[in-house]
Amino acid sequence: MKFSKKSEYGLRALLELTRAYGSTTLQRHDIAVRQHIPVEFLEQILLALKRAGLLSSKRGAKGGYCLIKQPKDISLGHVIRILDGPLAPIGCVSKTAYQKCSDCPYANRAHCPVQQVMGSVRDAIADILDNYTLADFAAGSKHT
Amino acid sequence: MKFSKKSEYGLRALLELTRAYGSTTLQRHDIAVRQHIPVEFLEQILLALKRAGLLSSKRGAKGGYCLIKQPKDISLGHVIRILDGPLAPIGCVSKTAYQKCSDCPYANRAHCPVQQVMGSVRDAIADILDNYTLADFAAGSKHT
DNA sequence: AAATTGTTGATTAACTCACTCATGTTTGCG
DNA sequence: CGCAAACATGAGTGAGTTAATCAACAATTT
Repeated sequence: MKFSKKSEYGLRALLELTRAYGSTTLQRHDIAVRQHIPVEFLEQILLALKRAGLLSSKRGAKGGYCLIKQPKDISLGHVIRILDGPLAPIGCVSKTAYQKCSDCPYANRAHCPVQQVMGSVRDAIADILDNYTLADFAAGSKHT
Repeated sequence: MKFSKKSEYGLRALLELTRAYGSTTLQRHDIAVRQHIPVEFLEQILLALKRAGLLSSKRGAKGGYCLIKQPKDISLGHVIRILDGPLAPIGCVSKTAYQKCSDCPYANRAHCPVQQVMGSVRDAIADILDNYTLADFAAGSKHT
């Protein structure tokens, strides 16, 4: 029941980019040094976030990465789903990537006790992460 | 961010044992058939639960496993920690198995934004799973 | 042109997951 | 007793994932 390093690094990288938002672009090298992330691994992460439409990048000597959406419009849940896949603790309760469990002995899914608990765990996690934005994150707390 | 099959199978096995609680013992074979779990793998799980003090077993022709605590005194959180390790999504916010994160750039842990969010995620998960007992589980819902 | 950066894809070593196998030990029953 | 049924334990295995690493290339600035 863990998030991957990928997610963790991704969030920390976005933290730096949120701080720089509106003023400068950041190069992968700088982000890597400030957050102690291996540069080459960081690159994969930044590219994934770019493909997902969160970042833009500029090549060349004065290049770098920057956010293309406002920090208050990006939730941590969204970021983690990009880098780590669905939040749900088991496939059969995921709302964004449902997968039926092959070996469940319950014909009616709604009656499966495992699903009932895991569903509420999923909701609790999603409630927090989908309502926590990069702006909250950089501020160090959630203010509603 | 998933629970392992081990936890899932473990919970399903305990569901059967909860139903049988007070009346009979169950053999691994029966549990395996009813819940569609590979027998040999199930055995590892049952032994882990036995070592943790949740089950007792009896050998021989009329043997089997049974719960040695009341279903209402066993929480799902406890079971999952036995089979899957800590609930916390990253090591540095675990209360039962804290592990300092080596590469965190924040000297003061309390100021790390990652820790703040992950801490609240951990609490939300633990809140649900530590207050949900096998009795609730077998009943199919939580009644406070 | 040279240096600095981003882009892409392939490859990797280590590890975990979900089993499976082999082998043993204990127990109950005829 | 003898033997089958059941529990006990440890080692092994194939597939997949994680966390990087490497190599080669393309674009941009000085």
